[in-house]
Amino acid sequence: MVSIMFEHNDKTFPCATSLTMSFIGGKWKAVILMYLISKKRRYSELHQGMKSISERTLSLHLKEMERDGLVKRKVYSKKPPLKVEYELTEFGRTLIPVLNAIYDWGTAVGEAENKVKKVSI
Amino acid sequence: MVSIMFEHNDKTFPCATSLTMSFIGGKWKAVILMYLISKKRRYSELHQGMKSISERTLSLHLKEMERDGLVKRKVYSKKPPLKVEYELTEFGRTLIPVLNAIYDWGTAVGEAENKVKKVSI
DNA sequence: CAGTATCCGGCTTGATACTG
DNA sequence: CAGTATCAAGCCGGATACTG
Repeated sequence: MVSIMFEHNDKTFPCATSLTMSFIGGKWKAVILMYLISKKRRYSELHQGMKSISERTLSLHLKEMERDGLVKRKVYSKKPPLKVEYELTEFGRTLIPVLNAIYDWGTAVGEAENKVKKVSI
Repeated sequence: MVSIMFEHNDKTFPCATSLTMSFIGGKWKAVILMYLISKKRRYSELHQGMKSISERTLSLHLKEMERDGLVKRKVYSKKPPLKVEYELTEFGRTLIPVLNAIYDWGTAVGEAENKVKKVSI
């Protein structure tokens, strides 16, 4: 019998589903990618948008997704204050249908089950 | 200014995307759900299908998804050997488009980037 | 058969302070 | 501004043995 396995970053995944989850899984990656669908954004924009993410975590995820080829990092100045922008690569854009499906489902559930809560900030 | 937050299982999520990921995120949940799309399955079927999952992890995830209303557990015998089957609930079935999008993307990436490896078992 | 109990290592995330 | 360094905590997942 023959099973098909997937390899990515020296890890092995038993199916296409878990391979995808290695790209967008975890607590934050999909959220960061959602922010980048509509336009490129600066580090601080991302950080403010997702207030509850720590700088360390944001930085680590951006680097990992850059290494995975999903995100492109562009530096616009040589000396501080730096200006850096992140945007989706062409490969990263192939994830848009997946990300939209995830977002739409969450939205529908939020409305249907009264799990939405409005918080003023 | 007003932000919309989502609550689920006593946790707060800052957007629809992270709400969805709380249902299908992690290493295994989406994979288990994929197995249940086509038909109901017994515990041992699931365990064999995903060889690398531990009994403990499979058990915990099934319970959590049962509590989340995605999966239904049916017992067919009172005394050992037990027969138990798991299937998607109607609510769980609303996730199928999301799960398929995830699966399809992983499949496409596996083919496009030569990340597919065939392992005989 | 379908799990649970126990134990444990490691990965993930967070808080804070600091640097080019 | 855009991160990195450091330290710490918690959760996730795995191995194994045991139970109704």
